[in-house]
Amino acid sequence: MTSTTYSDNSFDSTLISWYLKHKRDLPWRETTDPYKIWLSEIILQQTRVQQGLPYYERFVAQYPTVKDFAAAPQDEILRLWQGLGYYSRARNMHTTANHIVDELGGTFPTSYKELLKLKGVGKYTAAAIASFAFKEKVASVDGNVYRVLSRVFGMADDIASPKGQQAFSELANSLISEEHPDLFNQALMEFGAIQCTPANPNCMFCPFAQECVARSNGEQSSFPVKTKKVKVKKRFLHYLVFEHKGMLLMKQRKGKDIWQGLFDFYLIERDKFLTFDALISSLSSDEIWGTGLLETAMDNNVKESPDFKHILTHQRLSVRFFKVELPNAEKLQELSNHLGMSVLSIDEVNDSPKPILIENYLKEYIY
DNA sequence: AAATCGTGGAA
DNA sequence: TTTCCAAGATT
Repeated sequence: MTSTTYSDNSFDSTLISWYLKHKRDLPWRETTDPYKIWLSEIILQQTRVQQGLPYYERFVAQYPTVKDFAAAPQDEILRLWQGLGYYSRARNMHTTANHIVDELGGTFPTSYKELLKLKGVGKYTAAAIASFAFKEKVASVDGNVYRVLSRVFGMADDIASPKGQQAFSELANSLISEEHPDLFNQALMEFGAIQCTPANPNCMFCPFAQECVARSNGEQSSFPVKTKKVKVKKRFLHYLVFEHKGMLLMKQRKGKDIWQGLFDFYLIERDKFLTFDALISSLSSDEIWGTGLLETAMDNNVKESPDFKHILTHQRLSVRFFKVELPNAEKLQELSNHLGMSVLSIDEVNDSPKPILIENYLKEYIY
């Protein structure tokens, strides 16, 4: 185990001095409103500042208080969230906002321990809110912190394991500033974000260069240690886009698969790409809808899109769209009933939360 | 404990 | 192209 003593408590003051000189001006650093801090922290989970910033601005403008957030329809929140990914964050936020309004009198919990009970709020986020909004002395340990501490102190613990995470948490909490835990947490993350970066860290002007274990061995790129590897699953999706005069058939995704709560089209998944005819022939009995509809599809204008590739962290999607133009509104309604889908106008489609893949298809071939 | 859950940017 | 991964949480 690496010694966590850092010559007379100078780590925190050195770090904070660096921070005050180099920090970026970010809107969530201008407030101590726990609602806005919560909002920013959830948005920034696994998300770069540059990507999350415009979303934060839009959410604050649309929902100035947790009460406004709670009162909003979930679809509206998901639509605002569209493009950020990890949509459970938005769903959990809605649940938590309503919990705070209905059960906690509209007031956020004020301690790390209580914040941790909120849905979607884990150790990192609870510590961030507790320190930024309430000055609680608890270290927020994110990916930046793992990187900085592992390098400076030569911590080789695997950050993918709970045991390793605990070790880093203990180290961070041993270093945290007594007077300014909020600044300390901000500073450690900011240091990792713009100075002690994953690739090409700026060791030339690093205030910890002299004592950095990783640098002394020239092994900055070996830290932090992470063993976990994600295996990528390949999937082949075929979408049937039933359309008539600008009206589209869509369905809100449910269950445990990707994109829960978002809208897409009639989906047929196979273990490989199929042509339209082969696809129709492959339909099983429970996939076959009302009589005559297959023929309708076959007989009418079917426009096949070029193939789309869509990459998720753990899935590689190959996607093919077939736009089926139906002859009249009655057919569309009939299909809607059989498939349990909704008939949406272009405006309604636009207002519905959708995966980026679907949005890209719509922009290119429908709108 | 290991899998799952998005998207976009950079090396 | 491939790979990594970014202010993680949940199951």
